[in-house]
This record gives sequence, C-alpha cells and structure tokens, in this order.
Amino acid sequence: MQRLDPLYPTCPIRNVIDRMSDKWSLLILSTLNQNGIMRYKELNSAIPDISQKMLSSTLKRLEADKLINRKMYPEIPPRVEYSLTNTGQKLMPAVGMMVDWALEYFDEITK
Amino acid sequence: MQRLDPLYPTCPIRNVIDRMSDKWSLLILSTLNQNGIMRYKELNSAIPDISQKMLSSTLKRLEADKLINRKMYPEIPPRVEYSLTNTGQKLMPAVGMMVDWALEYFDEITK
DNA sequence: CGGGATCCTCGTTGATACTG
DNA sequence: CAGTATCAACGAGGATCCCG
Repeated sequence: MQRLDPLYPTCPIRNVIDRMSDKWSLLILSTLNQNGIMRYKELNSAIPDISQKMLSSTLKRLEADKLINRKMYPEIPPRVEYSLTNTGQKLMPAVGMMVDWALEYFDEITK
Repeated sequence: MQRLDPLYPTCPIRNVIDRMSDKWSLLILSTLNQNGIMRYKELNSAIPDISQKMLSSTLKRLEADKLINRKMYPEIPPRVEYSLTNTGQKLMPAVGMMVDWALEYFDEITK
C-alpha cells in the first residue's frame, strides 16, 4: 500500500491537498462546472466575496495546473473566457461526491 | 440549481472547503482509513512532519465534527485510540476518487 | 503516553488604488 | 473589462517546554 503512504514522495493525497486546500480553487472549479464557459466578471459575480486579486491569482494557478482553459479575445474592451479542461472535468465527480456527502451529513456534523 | 449556488447559506461546497481545506484533516482521515484504529503516537509516526499541536487540534476538530471517534482508556500510561465514524467513512470514497485522479493526472498537471 | 500552554513566524488573504 | 501593484492584517501553523 505504498502508493498511499504519506511519506511516499509523490503521495497523491498530499498532491491533492497542496493544490486544493486553498480558500477558492474548489469553489471556482465547481462554479465553472455548473456554468460552463464564464468570463472573469461572471465568475466575480457568481462568487461576490472573492477579491480581484485572489480571483486572478487562483485562476492563474488553476491554468498553470491545466485544470482550466483561459481564452483571451484581443478586443477592446478585452474579453476573457474560462472553462474546465478535460483534466479539470475529470476531477468534478469526486467534488460532486463531497458535495453530496455534505448535503447528507452536514446537519449531523454540526448538531 | 440553488443548492449549488455559492451564495446559498448552506452551500455544501463551502461547507466542505471550510472543513477540509486545512493542511492535515484529509491526510489524517485517509491515514485512519488505511490503518483502522490508531493511537495518537501511531498517527504521529505515520505523519512524521505534523507537529503535536496540529495533530491534537486537528483531531479535536475532526472529533467535534463527528468524523472520527476518540476512545480513551483510563490507564497509566494513558492510551487513546482514534478511528473513523460512519460519517467519516462515508466521505472516504470521494477522497479515494481524488487520489485516483491525482495518480492519473499529476504527471500531466506538473509537466 | 497523550496531550496542553506559550510564543512566534510567515504565508495567505484582503482592501485599495491604478492601468492597458 | 480584466486585470496589476502595493500595503496591511490576520490566523494557520510550528517550536518548545511542561504536565497528569
């Protein structure tokens, strides 16, 4: 069971935690999953309590990790569209399971 | 699709993020899932780079959220055993999916 | 053995102003 | 519109010592 050993150099759980345990990544991914292609401002409207800085930097990180696509149109005013990559989409069923789990057990947890 | 609206008061994604986006919770849960019942020191050995403070406080939080059981034996020296609750176990398939996803795509992500 | 109590650091996050 | 730049603050996390 070495692949799950927390000490194993590429421990997948630590990889997931390193990338997903920030405040906004999962929320952005799941928002994109619901709405498909979204512009910067649409994301900001869907998640009003995120700052521009955190939205920008989180999107940049997700793009660097190839979880989202960034398509920029050289227009004025500029238009940028974000969407999930295949890799990003493949993560969503797992996120969906956590959401379902939360829906089923959250009352019990907080009670 | 209001149940997934990030603004919805009990937005399940935010609930998950609030509880699981720290540095150690998922790793502890998944370690307990692999090994079953574990004592404090066994957990600390399985995850050597966690500090005592963070191990204690994370275990306490997980217990308060009813994701793990804490069984204390009034002996000297004391013995305390931790294990997943049913609710905690029900979360593990979702974690397992994220692990599988990481195993399949991590190379691609970091390339 | 299984923690608790302190003190401290450093990274994440936020607010605000500015720009191509 | 879609960001960047800068500064400030807060709190998660770590190191160390102590205790029943």
